[in-house]
Amino acid sequence: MDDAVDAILGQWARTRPDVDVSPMGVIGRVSRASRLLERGVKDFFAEHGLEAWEFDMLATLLRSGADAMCMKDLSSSAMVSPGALTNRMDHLVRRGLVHRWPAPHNRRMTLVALTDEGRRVADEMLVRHAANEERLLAGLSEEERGALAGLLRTLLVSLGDTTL
Amino acid sequence: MDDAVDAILGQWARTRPDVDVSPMGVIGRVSRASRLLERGVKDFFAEHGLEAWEFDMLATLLRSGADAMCMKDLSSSAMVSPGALTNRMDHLVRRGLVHRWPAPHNRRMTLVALTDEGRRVADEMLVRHAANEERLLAGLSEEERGALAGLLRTLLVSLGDTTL
DNA sequence: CCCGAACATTTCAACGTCGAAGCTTTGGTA
DNA sequence: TACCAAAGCTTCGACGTTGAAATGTTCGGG
Repeated sequence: MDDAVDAILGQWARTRPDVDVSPMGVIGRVSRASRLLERGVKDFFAEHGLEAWEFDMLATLLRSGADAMCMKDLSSSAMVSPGALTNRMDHLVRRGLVHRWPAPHNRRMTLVALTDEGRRVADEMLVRHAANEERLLAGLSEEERGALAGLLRTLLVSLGDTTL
Repeated sequence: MDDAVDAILGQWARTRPDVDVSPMGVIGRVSRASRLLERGVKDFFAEHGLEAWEFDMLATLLRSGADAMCMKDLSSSAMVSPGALTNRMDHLVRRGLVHRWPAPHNRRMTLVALTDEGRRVADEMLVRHAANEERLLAGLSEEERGALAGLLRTLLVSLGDTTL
């Protein structure tokens, strides 16, 4: 069965048979898969009255295991620019899901933590979110998922996505 | 060697050992790989005075093989909303890379085609772009690339990304 | 003890996207 | 012929992001 990327590669083969576009077979598919999966995740959260980025923030706080995080650590851990993070936290504070206050020992920093409500939502949605991602991967067997994760890990490491 | 996703999975294993978050090992990596590759592509085009989306549009026109395309077909072929496409074409017309005119036989439609300059830029950058993507995948062997593309195709087809 | 560099965060303007609404054209139908 | 729904494109407003400048804080060297 062909996918949409096969169609694109076929177009290139017809119009520019002299150019080797085989890398697009990999990069194009990574890009499209990311897009489709993201849509699947976003739609799922929308059904539960949550934005995907809202859960991202709650999950980042939850998985850190710490009682609170400063904005800078949150920013890098969630891969969000500092300016965007301020907006997002403003929003989550208004929704009552996180609590924000100046760090007592270093007034440069702002600390952020989940409220009881925020923790409840994060806990509950984590389980459902995992089930939804399971559903999105239903087309792959257990072995295939392992192989895919392994290949992507190799690629990511070669691109420098490590946690040194 | 661990990547950034292994670190995240490790955090979940410590804070919520009861939840099976293994699907994140796949989806998280697809997402991060897409992000890093996109960055690599964007930086490359920036070095050549081009936005990645500008090349996207030129390449879509080039690979179609047709003399011209209507906005609707361009919109779906390039995965860009109609509103955004109007903006992008305004921009490319100003840059002299594409030509736009009303369809003679059906005045609802607008046709778009590469100018000579646009075709020259697209041709030249296509070859360089392919070489850059080759470089981005340098961490994978030929066999690994094939396996990765195959697994992603399976996933994409299961998500409905076909061209029926 | 004071000054300047580095740091953490916020603010702000520019930009691009999406979805909806609006406009014009087309083709079918009575 | 007159109408009306659908198609194709553009315009518009709301929204979120980025990067840079601004604000306030801390720390080390002179």
